[in-house]
Amino acid sequence: MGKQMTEMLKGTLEGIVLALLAAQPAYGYEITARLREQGFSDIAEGTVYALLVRIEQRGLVDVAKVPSEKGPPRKVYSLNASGGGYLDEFWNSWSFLAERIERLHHAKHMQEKGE
Amino acid sequence: MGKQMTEMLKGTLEGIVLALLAAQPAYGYEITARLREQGFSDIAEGTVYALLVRIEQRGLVDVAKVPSEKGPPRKVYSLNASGGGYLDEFWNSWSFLAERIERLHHAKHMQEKGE
DNA sequence: TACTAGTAGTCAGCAACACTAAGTACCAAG
DNA sequence: CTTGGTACTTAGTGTTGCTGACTACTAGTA
Repeated sequence: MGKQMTEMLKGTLEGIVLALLAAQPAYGYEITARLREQGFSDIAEGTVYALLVRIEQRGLVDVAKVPSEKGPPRKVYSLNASGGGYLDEFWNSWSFLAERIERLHHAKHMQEKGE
Repeated sequence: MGKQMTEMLKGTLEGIVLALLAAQPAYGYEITARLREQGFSDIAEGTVYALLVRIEQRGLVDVAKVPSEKGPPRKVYSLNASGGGYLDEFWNSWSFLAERIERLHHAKHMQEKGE
């Protein structure tokens, strides 16, 4: 993964994972797999687990231990009310930032076309 | 500024500043002012200066010292060829990330409408 | 049996980045 | 001569994602 992407993921990866959990509860290994499916092919497993620990400690998610047929028990995370509120804030911040950056991106296209 | 925004800016602020410089050379104080105009009201001055030092050390910008009528001389930064290439990479990374996040955002709206 | 691979999670240490807070330097107005 | 605006610098902090190594359990295979 490019270094730029690594830096860009700081702050956004958390929102991405919370959004995934909002759609459906999941455990760490599963989340990593889903991220890979969605194109985030090089996100390190360790990164996801560390992130899950953080959001759990902040009380944004509830955790349930569920035995697995294969390997150690799974920790299934689900977004709770507090996490929902936090996710809303994330979308606000994201919209704000994305809007301004897209404006710059658009300006670039204008420039390239010589306007 | 919210903590989420602070984290989200990691990696993107650099691209934002490079994009500003691509449009027009500028010096630190000026860049900070422009960022504030564009809605990034709480970006710390120190942050911008530190960022400028970094991109200068990486050779992404050229620097010219220009005397100011008011205060110490200005360091005017302008994007060079290397910086232009780096900015292109930034837009690629941004587009990739924004596309995937918007997909999640959209999914959320669908959910809220009960579809 | 021993080895490999897939599943599932943990931990220690690192690099990069934005922020804070304090400081330097220069000028003009009061 | 002190205040306020301009312009930049520097030291230290916290958060984050990455790397690499590790534990633990199961199933298949040589």
